[in-house]
Amino acid sequence: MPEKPEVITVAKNLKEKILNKKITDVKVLWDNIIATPKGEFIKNIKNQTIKDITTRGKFLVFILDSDVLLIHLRMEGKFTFRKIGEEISKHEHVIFTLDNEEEMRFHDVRKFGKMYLFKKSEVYKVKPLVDLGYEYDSDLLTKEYLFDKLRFKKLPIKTVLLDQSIISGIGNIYDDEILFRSNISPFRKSNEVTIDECDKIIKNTKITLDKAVELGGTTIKSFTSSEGVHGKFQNELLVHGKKKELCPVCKNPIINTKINGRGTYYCKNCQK
DNA sequence: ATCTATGCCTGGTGGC
DNA sequence: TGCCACCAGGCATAGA
Repeated sequence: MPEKPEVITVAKNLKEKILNKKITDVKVLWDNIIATPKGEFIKNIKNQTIKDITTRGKFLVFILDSDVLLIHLRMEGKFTFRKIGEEISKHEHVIFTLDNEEEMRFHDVRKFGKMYLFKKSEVYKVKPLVDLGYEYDSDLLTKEYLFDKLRFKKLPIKTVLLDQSIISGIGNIYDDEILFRSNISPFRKSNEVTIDECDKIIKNTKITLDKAVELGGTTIKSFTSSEGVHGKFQNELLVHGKKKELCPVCKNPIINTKINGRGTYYCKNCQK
């Protein structure tokens, strides 16, 4: 499941491949992926050039001539590149024809991905971007900010760190890693997290995500940034996915449990 | 305002 | 071996 480091990696790879290419056509093979009215999406995107590719939260942000294309990969979204007319696989749902005789195809087994098209002037003023909290590396993300957001919430800290309106970009994997590195139990009620612990969470978020970005993200099951490209952060994971393994610090067994429906890994001894 | 339940999806898994 | 019910999981939405 692509989180911020994977989305950044995808954006970098796409930028090398398709910057300044023009989208000459688009075919939508699965309507639910397009969150903007389909006819409007297709009509408006045609003949716009890709001027830049960046990210906001877990969204890929394609800056076009007059519009901005947002793509959320959700669980398994990825891009494949094929020559025009090559056979379309059953998991390729949106086909962007580029002016270099190539097609950029959105491949998504679960069909959970979402795309939006907005005018540049409004994209940051409306949903979904308007609801996003600070980026993990923003100077505005302070311990006071986080503490204030947690104060009245009774949900477990694990759940609240997944709330994109507080810090944007953390998903289920890095959530577990951040809490392990911060020695905080994922079950801890958010309103019982201290300001010093907020400081730890923010610092460990920056350390963990920066390192993951440097290593090109985490490649497990569903994430490859583009064909043949693999991240290396999976080698740095300390607890997530470590079923039946021992804590790298204290050697007690890592617990695999479920918190508000999310698979969760932690060390009962190290995290309080 | 906060929180829970549901729907969206399909490949993989586990039970028999 | 084959069938099938069940599950993961980010996020929007509706309802409590």
